[in-house]
Amino acid sequence: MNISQAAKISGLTIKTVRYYDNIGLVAAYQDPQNQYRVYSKEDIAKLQFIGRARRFGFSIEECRELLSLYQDKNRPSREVKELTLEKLLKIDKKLEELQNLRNQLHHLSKNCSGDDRPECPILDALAKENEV
Amino acid sequence: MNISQAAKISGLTIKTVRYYDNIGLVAAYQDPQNQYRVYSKEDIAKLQFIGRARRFGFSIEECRELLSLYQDKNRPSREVKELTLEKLLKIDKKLEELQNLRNQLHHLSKNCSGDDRPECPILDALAKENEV
DNA sequence: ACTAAACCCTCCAGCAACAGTAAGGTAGTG
DNA sequence: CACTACCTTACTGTTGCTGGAGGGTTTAGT
Repeated sequence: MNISQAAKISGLTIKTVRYYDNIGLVAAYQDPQNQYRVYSKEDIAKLQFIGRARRFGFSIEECRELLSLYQDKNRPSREVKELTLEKLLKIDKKLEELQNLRNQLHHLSKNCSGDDRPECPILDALAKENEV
Repeated sequence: MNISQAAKISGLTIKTVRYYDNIGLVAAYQDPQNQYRVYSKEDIAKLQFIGRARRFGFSIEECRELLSLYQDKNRPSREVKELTLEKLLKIDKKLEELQNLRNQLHHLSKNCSGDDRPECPILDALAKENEV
């Protein structure tokens, strides 16, 4: 599979995929004849996984860690589990915070629905939140 | 309120707060005597709001848009509502995707719990997902 | 009144994670 | 055999900060 197909399926750009190869995050096999990168199914899976993680603020290095969980067979199982749980906790925190943001915006869209442009009270509400 | 207090309460770094002032996102009043920035309660509220939005991949320009929703009194209410709903949709998509990522990792942590380091099937699972 | 710590400022350099563009090689099609 | 659609490296540009130098200000202690 060439790079454009890999990019399309994984939902990343060609540039990004090439970048991930350069930094050794998802290293592609390179055809010695024409220097073209070749991607396997497993590579695509990794790219997709990374795409998801990246979209939620996990750094490249964290992605590298996450991937290594499933590749390094010599790693003790306990360590793997710990790291995974740690990331899970992080995700749960993100979920909660995102829900908060959603509620805030939702509340706003309800209160600011008229045509007369009433005062939107979000900043006041936030200011009050600070005092709590 | 000086910049270090503003940073602490809003959960941002001093550098970041200063940066937001520089680009005119949250412009602080500046004491003409000593050039110190002074932050009001409303400024803090904005900083907090931006902090949340930024943590979920909204760009600075989007944050600027969101803030302007509540400040530009001349903006027609319909336009405000549209923009808000658009952002809400984006957040909902993020929520769903984040939940997916969570499930994937959770599933993994369950299946990889022993001491014997069984094969963790996440990459296989992802590869299968591709075929769907 | 003096000094040291703990603030604040501006300005400039650098980093992460890409995106854009130039300059050029390659593969399949009429 | 030209044309189009790929691919390559290499270098520069962008966003959203972060760190550090160099220097002024405020506060707390002696």
